[in-house]
Amino acid sequence: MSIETDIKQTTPFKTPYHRVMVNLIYTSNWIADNQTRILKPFGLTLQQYNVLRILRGQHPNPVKVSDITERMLDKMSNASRLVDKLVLKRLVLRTECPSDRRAVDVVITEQGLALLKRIDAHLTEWDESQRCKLTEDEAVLLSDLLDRMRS
Amino acid sequence: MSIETDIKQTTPFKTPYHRVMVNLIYTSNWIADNQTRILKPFGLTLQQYNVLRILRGQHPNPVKVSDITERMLDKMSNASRLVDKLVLKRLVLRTECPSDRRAVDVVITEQGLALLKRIDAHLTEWDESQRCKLTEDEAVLLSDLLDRMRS
DNA sequence: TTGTATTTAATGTTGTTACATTAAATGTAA
DNA sequence: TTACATTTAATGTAACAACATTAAATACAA
Repeated sequence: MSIETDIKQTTPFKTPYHRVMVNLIYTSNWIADNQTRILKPFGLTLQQYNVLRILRGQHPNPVKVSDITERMLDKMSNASRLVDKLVLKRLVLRTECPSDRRAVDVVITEQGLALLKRIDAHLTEWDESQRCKLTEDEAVLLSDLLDRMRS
Repeated sequence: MSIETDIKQTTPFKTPYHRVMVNLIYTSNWIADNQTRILKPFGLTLQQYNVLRILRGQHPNPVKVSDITERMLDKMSNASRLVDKLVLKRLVLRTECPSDRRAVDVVITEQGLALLKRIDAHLTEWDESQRCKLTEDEAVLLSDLLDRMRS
C-alpha cells in the first residue's frame, strides 16, 4: 500500500524528497511496532533488547556504558538506567572497570543469552515472513540509498 | 557513511534484510533528530507539528480527534493531550462536533497557520540542503521500496 | 605536584508515551 | 422504549525519554 493511502494523505506530497522522508519515518515506526509487539511477552522493551544484543556481540568481553550509548540506534542519554533494568532482571552484570574506575563494565549473563536465544527465534520468524517482499538485491539497494541519504 | 560505521558494528549483519531494518530505524531517527532540532526554537515537538500539518491540510474544515489519531505517523494514543497543548498555545481551536456530541472538532487558528508558515521556511531549507544526496528518480525508487516492504 | 579540564556514570526534573480505564454519546436489536 | 454493545475523547498510571546537573575519576599542562 502506498504511503499516501496508509496515512490517508489527501493532498499530494510537494516533492518526492518530502514523500521519502515521511515514508521513512512511517516505515520505521511500522518496523518498531512489530518488533515491540514480539518483545512484549518476554518483558523487554526494544531498547533493552538492543542493549542485550550489543552485549552479546562482545560476549564474553565487557562493554562500558559509554560504548553502549555510542552503539545504540537512537543516541540516547540513558544507557545507565536501561542497564539498571537489565541488572534487576539478572540479564546483565555490572562491575567497576578495573583500569578506569569512572567506567562501568557490563556483561550479559547466561540467563540473558538464553533469553535472547528464545527471542531470536520469534524475531527471525517475523523477518523471514517479511523477506519475500524484497529481493536480496533490492535490500542491498535500499540500504545503499539510506546510507547516501545520511551522507 | 555506511550503517556499519555509524553504529560501530563489529560483526557483519546476518543478511541484507536485517541490515536494511537496522538502517531504516537508524535513518529515521536521524531525520527525526534533525527535524526536532529545527522545531525546538519554535516551542513545538515533532508530534505537535505533525498535528498542525494535518489540520492545515483540511483547513478551514475541522478534523476530529479520532481522525487526527488515524493520520499520525505513529499511531499513538494521545491526540487528545497533544491537542490540549496546542489549545493552550492558541494554535488550534477545539469545539464540540454538532452532528456527534461524542466527537470533538479541531481547527487550526490563524496564529497556527502563521507559525507553520514560519517553520516551513526552515524545514524546507533543511530539505533542500539534503536534496542533492539523491536524484529525484532515486527518491521515487526509495519510496517504492519502502511501500513494498510494508505491503 | 597542583590546578583545571575532561570523561564517565548516575541522578533530578520535566514532559511524553503506552496502556488501561472511564464516562458520555450513539447505534442497534429485541 | 429498553438493554446492550460500540464509538469517542478524556484521564489515571507507570514507564520512558530528553535534557541538565552532579560527583567521582582521570588526563594534562603549568
